[in-house]
Amino acid sequence: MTEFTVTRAGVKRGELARRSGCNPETIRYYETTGLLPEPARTEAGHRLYSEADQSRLRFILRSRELDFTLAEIRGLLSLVDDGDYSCAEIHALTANHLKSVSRKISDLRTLERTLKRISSECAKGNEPDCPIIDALAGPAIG
Amino acid sequence: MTEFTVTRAGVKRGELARRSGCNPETIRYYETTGLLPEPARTEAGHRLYSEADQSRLRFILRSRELDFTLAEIRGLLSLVDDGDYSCAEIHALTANHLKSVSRKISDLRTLERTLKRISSECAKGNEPDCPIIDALAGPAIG
DNA sequence: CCTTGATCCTGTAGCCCCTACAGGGGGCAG
DNA sequence: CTGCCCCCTGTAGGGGCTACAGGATCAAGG
Repeated sequence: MTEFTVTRAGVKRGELARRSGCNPETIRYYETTGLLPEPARTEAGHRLYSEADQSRLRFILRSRELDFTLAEIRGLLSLVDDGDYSCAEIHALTANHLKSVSRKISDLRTLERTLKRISSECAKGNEPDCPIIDALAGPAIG
Repeated sequence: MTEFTVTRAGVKRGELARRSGCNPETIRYYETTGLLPEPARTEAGHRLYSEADQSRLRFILRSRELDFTLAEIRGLLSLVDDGDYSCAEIHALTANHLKSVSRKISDLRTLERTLKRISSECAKGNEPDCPIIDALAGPAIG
Protein backbone atom coordinates (compact mmCIF):
# COMPACT_ATOMS: atom_id res chain seq x y z
CA MET A 1 0.00 0.00 0.00
CA THR A 2 1.28 3.39 -0.93
CA GLU A 3 0.91 6.38 1.28
CA PHE A 4 -1.46 7.78 -1.32
CA THR A 5 -3.84 4.87 -0.94
CA VAL A 6 -3.76 5.14 2.82
CA THR A 7 -4.69 8.80 2.60
CA ARG A 8 -7.66 8.05 0.38
CA ALA A 9 -8.88 5.30 2.70
CA GLY A 10 -10.27 7.87 5.06
CA VAL A 11 -9.63 9.60 8.32
CA LYS A 12 -10.53 8.69 11.86
CA ARG A 13 -12.94 10.57 14.04
CA GLY A 14 -10.36 12.73 15.82
CA GLU A 15 -8.80 13.82 12.56
CA LEU A 16 -12.20 14.60 11.03
CA ALA A 17 -13.06 16.64 14.10
CA ARG A 18 -9.80 18.55 13.84
CA ARG A 19 -10.31 19.25 10.14
CA SER A 20 -13.87 20.42 10.55
CA GLY A 21 -13.35 22.24 13.80
CA CYS A 22 -15.94 20.38 15.83
CA ASN A 23 -15.86 18.18 18.90
CA PRO A 24 -15.27 14.47 18.20
CA GLU A 25 -18.30 13.62 20.30
CA THR A 26 -20.46 15.78 18.09
CA ILE A 27 -19.63 13.55 15.15
CA ARG A 28 -20.70 10.47 17.05
CA TYR A 29 -23.85 12.30 18.09
CA TYR A 30 -24.72 13.17 14.50
CA GLU A 31 -24.28 9.53 13.63
CA THR A 32 -26.64 8.30 16.34
CA THR A 33 -29.26 10.80 15.23
CA GLY A 34 -28.93 9.73 11.62
CA LEU A 35 -27.53 12.94 10.18
CA LEU A 36 -24.30 11.21 9.32
CA PRO A 37 -24.32 7.66 7.93
CA GLU A 38 -22.45 4.89 9.70
CA PRO A 39 -18.96 5.17 8.30
CA ALA A 40 -16.60 2.41 7.27
CA ARG A 41 -14.49 0.84 10.01
CA THR A 42 -10.95 -0.39 10.33
CA GLU A 43 -10.44 -3.99 11.37
CA ALA A 44 -10.15 -2.82 14.94
CA GLY A 45 -13.48 -1.07 14.73
CA HIS A 46 -12.24 2.49 14.38
CA ARG A 47 -14.44 4.75 12.22
CA LEU A 48 -13.02 5.72 8.84
CA TYR A 49 -14.51 8.74 7.13
CA SER A 50 -14.50 9.22 3.37
CA GLU A 51 -14.39 12.50 1.49
CA ALA A 52 -18.16 12.29 1.06
CA ASP A 53 -18.61 11.93 4.82
CA GLN A 54 -16.44 14.96 5.33
CA SER A 55 -18.49 17.08 2.92
CA ARG A 56 -21.67 16.00 4.58
CA LEU A 57 -20.34 16.98 7.99
CA ARG A 58 -19.22 20.33 6.62
CA PHE A 59 -22.70 20.86 5.23
CA ILE A 60 -24.22 20.17 8.63
CA LEU A 61 -21.78 22.35 10.53
CA ARG A 62 -22.23 25.22 8.12
CA SER A 63 -25.99 24.96 8.43
CA ARG A 64 -25.62 24.99 12.20
CA GLU A 65 -23.54 28.17 11.94
CA LEU A 66 -26.58 29.64 10.23
CA ASP A 67 -28.60 28.45 13.20
CA PHE A 68 -30.67 25.92 11.31
CA THR A 69 -31.95 23.35 13.79
CA LEU A 70 -30.95 19.74 13.32
CA ALA A 71 -34.53 19.05 12.24
CA GLU A 72 -34.27 21.71 9.55
CA ILE A 73 -30.93 20.30 8.46
CA ARG A 74 -32.46 16.85 8.29
CA GLY A 75 -35.05 18.39 5.96
CA LEU A 76 -32.43 20.00 3.75
CA LEU A 77 -30.38 16.83 3.61
CA SER A 78 -33.29 14.60 2.77
CA LEU A 79 -34.19 16.87 -0.13
CA VAL A 80 -30.64 16.74 -1.34
CA ASP A 81 -30.41 12.99 -0.75
CA ASP A 82 -33.57 12.35 -2.72
CA GLY A 83 -31.85 14.17 -5.53
CA ASP A 84 -34.93 15.74 -7.08
CA TYR A 85 -35.22 18.81 -4.89
CA SER A 86 -36.06 22.11 -6.47
CA CYS A 87 -34.40 25.38 -5.76
CA ALA A 88 -37.81 26.72 -4.74
CA GLU A 89 -38.18 24.13 -1.98
CA ILE A 90 -34.80 24.98 -0.54
CA HIS A 91 -35.58 28.66 -0.78
CA ALA A 92 -38.83 28.14 1.14
CA LEU A 93 -37.07 26.33 3.98
CA THR A 94 -34.47 29.07 4.15
CA ALA A 95 -37.06 31.85 4.05
CA ASN A 96 -38.90 30.18 6.88
CA HIS A 97 -35.76 29.98 8.93
CA LEU A 98 -34.91 33.58 8.13
CA LYS A 99 -38.29 34.64 9.42
CA SER A 100 -37.73 32.94 12.73
CA VAL A 101 -34.30 34.55 13.04
CA SER A 102 -35.79 37.98 12.35
CA ARG A 103 -38.50 37.39 14.89
CA LYS A 104 -35.94 36.40 17.48
CA ILE A 105 -33.98 39.58 16.76
CA SER A 106 -36.98 41.80 17.21
CA ASP A 107 -37.92 40.05 20.45
CA LEU A 108 -34.43 40.53 21.76
CA ARG A 109 -34.42 44.19 20.77
CA THR A 110 -37.60 44.81 22.74
CA LEU A 111 -35.94 43.03 25.61
CA GLU A 112 -32.81 45.15 25.24
CA ARG A 113 -34.82 48.36 25.34
CA THR A 114 -36.66 47.24 28.46
CA LEU A 115 -33.46 46.28 30.23
CA LYS A 116 -31.86 49.60 29.31
CA ARG A 117 -34.84 51.53 30.55
CA ILE A 118 -35.05 49.69 33.84
CA SER A 119 -31.33 49.89 34.26
CA SER A 120 -31.15 53.61 33.55
CA GLU A 121 -33.48 54.35 36.43
CA CYS A 122 -30.95 52.91 38.82
CA ALA A 123 -28.79 55.28 40.80
CA LYS A 124 -26.18 52.54 41.36
CA GLY A 125 -25.90 53.78 44.89
CA ASN A 126 -25.32 51.88 48.08
CA GLU A 127 -28.88 52.10 49.30
CA PRO A 128 -30.80 48.88 49.04
CA ASP A 129 -33.74 50.65 47.44
CA CYS A 130 -33.34 49.46 43.88
CA PRO A 131 -35.64 50.35 41.01
CA ILE A 132 -34.59 47.22 39.12
CA ILE A 133 -35.78 45.00 41.94
CA ASP A 134 -38.92 47.09 42.18
CA ALA A 135 -39.54 46.56 38.48
CA LEU A 136 -39.08 42.82 38.85
CA ALA A 137 -41.20 42.64 41.97
CA GLY A 138 -43.84 45.06 40.71
CA PRO A 139 -47.06 44.39 38.89
CA ALA A 140 -45.99 44.45 35.23
CA ILE A 141 -43.12 45.00 32.85
CA GLY A 142 -43.55 47.37 29.97
CA MET B 1 -63.33 30.24 60.27
CA THR B 2 -64.54 33.07 58.09
CA GLU B 3 -64.26 33.00 54.35
CA PHE B 4 -61.74 35.81 54.66
CA THR B 5 -59.43 33.59 56.67
CA VAL B 6 -59.77 30.77 54.16
CA THR B 7 -58.83 33.12 51.34
CA ARG B 8 -55.73 34.25 53.17
CA ALA B 9 -54.70 30.67 53.83
CA GLY B 10 -53.35 30.37 50.31
CA VAL B 11 -54.00 28.96 46.89
CA LYS B 12 -53.17 25.62 45.36
CA ARG B 13 -50.75 25.03 42.58
CA GLY B 14 -53.26 25.13 39.75
CA GLU B 15 -54.73 28.40 40.93
CA LEU B 16 -51.29 29.93 41.36
CA ALA B 17 -50.40 28.83 37.85
CA ARG B 18 -53.59 30.35 36.47
CA ARG B 19 -52.97 33.63 38.27
CA SER B 20 -49.39 33.93 37.20
CA GLY B 21 -49.89 32.57 33.71
CA CYS B 22 -47.40 29.74 33.91
CA ASN B 23 -47.61 25.97 33.66
CA PRO B 24 -48.32 24.19 36.97
CA GLU B 25 -45.36 21.91 36.36
CA THR B 26 -43.08 24.92 36.13
CA ILE B 27 -43.96 25.82 39.70
CA ARG B 28 -43.02 22.38 40.91
CA TYR B 29 -39.82 22.60 38.89
CA TYR B 30 -38.88 25.91 40.51
CA GLU B 31 -39.45 24.27 43.87
CA THR B 32 -37.16 21.32 43.15
CA THR B 33 -34.42 23.67 41.97
CA GLY B 34 -34.75 25.78 45.08
CA LEU B 35 -36.01 28.99 43.47
CA LEU B 36 -39.29 28.68 45.31
CA PRO B 37 -39.36 27.50 48.94
CA GLU B 38 -41.38 24.46 49.92
CA PRO B 39 -44.84 25.84 50.52
CA ALA B 40 -47.29 24.98 53.27
CA ARG B 41 -49.49 21.95 52.70
CA THR B 42 -53.08 21.05 53.39
CA GLU B 43 -53.72 18.01 55.54
CA ALA B 44 -54.06 15.97 52.37
CA GLY B 45 -50.66 17.13 51.20
CA HIS B 46 -51.74 19.70 48.62
CA ARG B 47 -49.45 22.70 48.28
CA LEU B 48 -50.77 26.00 49.63
CA TYR B 49 -49.12 29.17 48.41
CA SER B 50 -49.05 32.38 50.42
CA GLU B 51 -49.01 35.92 49.07
CA ALA B 52 -45.24 35.96 49.58
CA ASP B 53 -44.88 32.83 47.49
CA GLN B 54 -46.95 34.43 44.77
CA SER B 55 -44.79 37.56 44.71
CA ARG B 56 -41.67 35.49 44.54
CA LEU B 57 -43.02 33.51 41.60
CA ARG B 58 -43.99 36.73 39.84
CA PHE B 59 -40.46 38.02 40.38
CA ILE B 60 -39.02 34.89 38.81
CA LEU B 61 -41.40 34.90 35.85
CA ARG B 62 -40.80 38.56 35.17
CA SER B 63 -37.07 38.01 35.27
CA ARG B 64 -37.50 35.13 32.84
CA GLU B 65 -39.43 37.42 30.51
CA LEU B 66 -36.31 39.56 30.53
CA ASP B 67 -34.38 36.44 29.60
CA PHE B 68 -32.40 36.23 32.80
CA THR B 69 -31.24 32.64 33.24
CA LEU B 70 -32.37 30.75 36.32
CA ALA B 71 -28.80 31.02 37.62
CA GLU B 72 -28.93 34.79 37.26
CA ILE B 73 -32.30 34.86 38.98
CA ARG B 74 -30.89 32.76 41.77
CA GLY B 75 -28.22 35.44 42.13
CA LEU B 76 -30.74 38.25 42.23
CA LEU B 77 -32.91 36.42 44.72
CA SER B 78 -30.09 35.55 47.03
CA LEU B 79 -29.04 39.20 47.14
CA VAL B 80 -32.59 40.18 47.94
CA ASP B 81 -32.97 37.35 50.44
CA ASP B 82 -29.82 38.35 52.26
CA GLY B 83 -31.42 41.75 52.60
CA ASP B 84 -28.26 43.82 52.45
CA TYR B 85 -27.85 44.05 48.70
CA SER B 86 -26.86 47.35 47.17
CA CYS B 87 -28.41 48.91 44.17
CA ALA B 88 -24.97 48.87 42.55
CA GLU B 89 -24.75 45.09 42.82
CA ILE B 90 -28.11 44.64 41.16
CA HIS B 91 -27.18 47.11 38.48
CA ALA B 92 -23.98 45.19 37.75
CA LEU B 93 -25.85 41.91 37.30
CA THR B 94 -28.34 43.61 35.02
CA ALA B 95 -25.65 45.34 32.99
CA ASN B 96 -23.91 42.03 32.54
CA HIS B 97 -27.08 40.43 31.31
CA LEU B 98 -27.77 43.35 29.01
CA LYS B 99 -24.36 42.90 27.47
CA SER B 100 -25.05 39.27 26.66
CA VAL B 101 -28.41 40.18 25.15
CA SER B 102 -26.78 42.81 22.96
CA ARG B 103 -24.13 40.36 21.87
CA LYS B 104 -26.79 37.84 20.96
CA ILE B 105 -28.60 40.46 18.90
CA SER B 106 -25.51 41.38 16.96
CA ASP B 107 -24.71 37.73 16.29
CA LEU B 108 -28.21 37.15 15.01
CA ARG B 109 -28.05 40.22 12.79
CA THR B 110 -24.91 38.95 11.15
CA LEU B 111 -26.70 35.68 10.66
CA GLU B 112 -29.73 37.42 9.21
CA ARG B 113 -27.58 39.29 6.70
CA THR B 114 -25.88 36.10 5.61
CA LEU B 115 -29.16 34.25 5.19
CA LYS B 116 -30.59 37.12 3.18
CA ARG B 117 -27.58 37.27 0.94
CA ILE B 118 -27.50 33.54 0.29
CA SER B 119 -31.22 33.49 -0.20
CA SER B 120 -31.26 36.41 -2.62
CA GLU B 121 -28.96 34.56 -4.99
CA CYS B 122 -31.58 31.91 -5.43
CA ALA B 123 -33.71 31.99 -8.55
CA LYS B 124 -36.44 29.93 -6.85
CA GLY B 125 -36.77 27.98 -10.03
CA ASN B 126 -37.49 24.34 -10.61
CA GLU B 127 -33.95 23.39 -11.49
CA PRO B 128 -32.14 21.48 -8.81
CA ASP B 129 -29.09 23.70 -9.11
CA CYS B 130 -29.47 25.73 -5.94
CA PRO B 131 -27.05 28.41 -4.77
CA ILE B 132 -28.19 27.91 -1.18
CA ILE B 133 -27.16 24.29 -1.25
CA ASP B 134 -23.95 25.29 -2.96
CA ALA B 135 -23.26 27.77 -0.19
CA LEU B 136 -23.88 25.15 2.45
CA ALA B 137 -21.83 22.55 0.64
CA GLY B 138 -19.08 24.94 -0.38
CA PRO B 139 -15.84 25.80 1.34
CA ALA B 140 -16.82 28.71 3.58
CA ILE B 141 -19.60 31.02 4.62
CA GLY B 142 -19.02 34.71 4.65
C1' DC C 1 -74.38 8.35 49.30
C1' DC C 2 -72.11 7.70 45.04
C1' DT C 3 -70.18 8.91 40.92
C1' DT C 4 -68.00 11.78 37.83
C1' DG C 5 -64.39 14.81 36.40
C1' DA C 6 -61.15 18.05 37.66
C1' DT C 7 -57.33 18.66 40.29
C1' DC C 8 -53.70 17.22 43.23
C1' DC C 9 -49.67 14.13 44.43
C1' DT C 10 -45.08 11.58 43.21
C1' DG C 11 -41.56 10.02 40.19
C1' DT C 12 -39.69 9.73 35.83
C1' DA C 13 -38.74 10.48 30.88
C1' DG C 14 -38.62 13.47 27.06
C1' DC C 15 -37.27 17.71 24.34
C1' DC C 16 -32.72 20.11 21.97
C1' DC C 17 -27.84 19.93 21.07
C1' DC C 18 -24.41 18.64 22.49
C1' DT C 19 -20.40 17.60 26.14
C1' DA C 20 -18.10 14.83 29.33
C1' DC C 21 -17.13 11.10 31.69
C1' DA C 22 -15.89 5.96 32.92
C1' DG C 23 -13.86 1.79 31.78
C1' DG C 24 -11.86 -0.62 28.40
C1' DG C 25 -8.96 -1.74 23.74
C1' DG C 26 -5.76 -0.08 19.74
C1' DG C 27 -1.49 1.97 17.72
C1' DC C 28 2.83 3.82 17.64
C1' DA C 29 7.34 5.90 19.49
C1' DG C 30 11.17 5.41 22.36
C1' DC D 1 7.62 -3.08 26.82
C1' DT D 2 6.21 0.95 28.57
C1' DG D 3 4.09 5.17 27.91
C1' DC D 4 0.84 7.97 25.88
C1' DC D 5 -2.69 9.18 22.95
C1' DC D 6 -6.41 7.93 20.49
C1' DC D 7 -10.41 5.03 19.74
C1' DC D 8 -14.47 2.33 21.35
C1' DT D 9 -19.10 1.87 24.02
C1' DG D 10 -22.66 3.37 27.07
C1' DT D 11 -24.41 6.70 30.00
C1' DA D 12 -25.22 11.08 32.58
C1' DG D 13 -25.39 15.95 32.70
C1' DG D 14 -26.66 20.67 31.38
C1' DG D 15 -30.75 24.37 30.96
C1' DG D 16 -35.63 25.10 31.31
C1' DC D 17 -39.04 23.23 31.15
C1' DT D 18 -43.16 19.81 29.66
C1' DA D 19 -45.60 15.61 29.74
C1' DC D 20 -46.72 11.54 31.05
C1' DA D 21 -48.27 7.31 34.43
C1' DG D 22 -50.49 5.75 38.32
C1' DG D 23 -52.58 6.98 42.16
C1' DA D 24 -55.22 10.08 45.92
C1' DT D 25 -58.48 14.12 46.87
C1' DC D 26 -61.95 17.25 46.20
C1' DA D 27 -66.25 19.51 44.82
C1' DA D 28 -70.50 19.28 42.58
C1' DG D 29 -74.50 16.85 40.65
C1' DG D 30 -77.88 13.02 40.59
